[in-house]
Amino acid sequence: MATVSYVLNDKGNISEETRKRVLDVAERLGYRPSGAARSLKTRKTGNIGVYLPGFAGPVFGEILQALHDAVFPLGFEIIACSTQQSDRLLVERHVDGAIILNSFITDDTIEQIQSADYPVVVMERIVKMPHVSCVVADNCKGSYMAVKHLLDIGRKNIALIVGNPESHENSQRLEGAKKAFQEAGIDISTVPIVHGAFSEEIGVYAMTSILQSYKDVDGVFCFNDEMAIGAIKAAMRAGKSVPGDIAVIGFDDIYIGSCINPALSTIRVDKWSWGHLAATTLVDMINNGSPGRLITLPTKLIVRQSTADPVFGYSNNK
Amino acid sequence: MATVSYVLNDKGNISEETRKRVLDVAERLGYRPSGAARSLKTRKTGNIGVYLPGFAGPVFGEILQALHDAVFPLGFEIIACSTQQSDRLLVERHVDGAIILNSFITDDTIEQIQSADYPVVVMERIVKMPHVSCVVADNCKGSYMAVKHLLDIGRKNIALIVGNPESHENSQRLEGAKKAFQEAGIDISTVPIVHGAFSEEIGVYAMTSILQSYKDVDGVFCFNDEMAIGAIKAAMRAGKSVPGDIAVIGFDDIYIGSCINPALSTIRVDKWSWGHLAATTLVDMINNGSPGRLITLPTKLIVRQSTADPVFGYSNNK
DNA sequence: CCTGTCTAATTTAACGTTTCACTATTTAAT
DNA sequence: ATTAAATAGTGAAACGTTAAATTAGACAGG
Repeated sequence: MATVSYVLNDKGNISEETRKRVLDVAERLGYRPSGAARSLKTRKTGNIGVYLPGFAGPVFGEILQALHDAVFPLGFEIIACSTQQSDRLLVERHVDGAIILNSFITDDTIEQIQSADYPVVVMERIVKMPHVSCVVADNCKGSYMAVKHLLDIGRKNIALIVGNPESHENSQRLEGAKKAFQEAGIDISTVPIVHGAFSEEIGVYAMTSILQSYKDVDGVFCFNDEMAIGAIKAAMRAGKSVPGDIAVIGFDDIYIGSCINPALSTIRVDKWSWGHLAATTLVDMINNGSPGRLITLPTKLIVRQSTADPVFGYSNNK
Repeated sequence: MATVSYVLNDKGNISEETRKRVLDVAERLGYRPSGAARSLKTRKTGNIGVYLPGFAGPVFGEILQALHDAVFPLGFEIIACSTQQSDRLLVERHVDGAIILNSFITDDTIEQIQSADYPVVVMERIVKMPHVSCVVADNCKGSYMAVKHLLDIGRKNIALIVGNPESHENSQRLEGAKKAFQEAGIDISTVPIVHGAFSEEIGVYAMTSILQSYKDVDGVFCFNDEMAIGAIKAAMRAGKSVPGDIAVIGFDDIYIGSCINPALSTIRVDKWSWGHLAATTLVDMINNGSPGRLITLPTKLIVRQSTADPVFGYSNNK
């Protein structure tokens, strides 16, 4: 038994002859090691739990792909769990660590997981606990760039369509926007801020209400791309041209934003890097017991037609 | 030890008093059962392996969601694996069964998995093996409806943009289309068939070549929505109106198809039902040892603007 | 009072690996 | 020639559960 184990794991001292013999017999018998027994003994499962609010959103697919691609070659697999409540039978079994990209999961739950000695990586907010790393986009800087860009192309009356006020992302994005206004000498209290969730419908609704209440708005920064797409639709339906009358910029850089007409300007968060960083950080914590740390992911301004600056000759196609 | 086990699993005869006592101590000690040990003993993991070619596609997110939602309340979790090669360390550990929606995984591999007594559900082709169920869309009928619809709205010169020729989906869709042409008395050999893969770029390319080679084509059936979207883009870029000059219909009913302009007519495959059927079938095989069976999922014609029939007064918005 | 049934709790043997400790053999060093 | 070190292989305990078999009482029927 021991010899077989050593052969299969390339450990210990075994002659080339017996190694061959073991391998042959294993092959002939169709032997497959039991993951359960192995996990029991080694206290490793080779699984990573990923907690999302859902699979269908435009970002989650790309992130899952990045996580999987980073983790698979290292011998791990992904247990994906979508949940809108924090309470279910989370981790508790079969995983070596967890990646959380789900604001429905409370700090309390994370505390429980990490205090059971599971390393955790959180991707959408900042949590300070010993076994928890955070890999977050630089929302503040990104937001700053978005507002600055609208100002740079000469927009004077900018409105914000913000997201879920409880979310960490939202408050960071708000902070960055404020900073840009401040630097431009604009009193933040004069900026129309329409609250909403992060969905396309809310974007439609929010833009409609802006058009009614603030007739001179000529630039809108939406705190994510989905709302921005809704906002563009609403503006065009109301007979406004984008970016002619109103320039619109979003945040995240979801794929569909590049397809619509006018193509959406946005702040890019590179999903591949984000996922890879989160994954490798977690694996490092699992394998080497590294402590939690904070990693910030840079963001990048992507200028497309929805904020094309007529002055500098971007053409507004159609 | 046994008593604790019985309490935790609601089995055997235990007095209310000791049950309480056990539960209390467990709570106080923060006791968490070991999934590995439990799996070792019960030979169940509570995990289901899902094999996709990738996470990012427009269908996979919805399917994953449906699978997860169906399976989670039954006490299972999903191990998702995206792979473009068949050979990697597949199942082999930690799963009670597998769901395959990935043409990269060969019949040989499936044979191996099922012969190791893992039940398998295949979602994109038909495989006849004892432990394998197939849950497939009615591609043939759907395809038939698509062509029939183009004929019904008066299109005389229909072209096909087909997908990957090796795929089961493709051959079924081809068969259905042929049947519709046959019934209408059209010689299939006169129908332009452009080959390609299932991607948007190929759709662009295929439509461009159709416009060059077959000037009188007034209707195109693309074997999936992504190609159809590419085809519409290509047609419009070439100055054709859709559906005025060329009606276009796709297959699958991906979300984005309903957003584009003109909105894409298509054959709907309900992702929710598809996923739920696959999931419940697999769980039934796992729990009750049910044998493999074949389930066909109905498809449905969805008429939108890209095939709006001017005769019957559908308006082509702009 | 004996026997049988029922409930409650306990003992014990797995489940299939890994790994420490050990033996036996060979090779090297003095 | 003796000892030490390296190489190959084996035995057995342990990982944390479950479940079959067993024990110990309590209660009922004859």
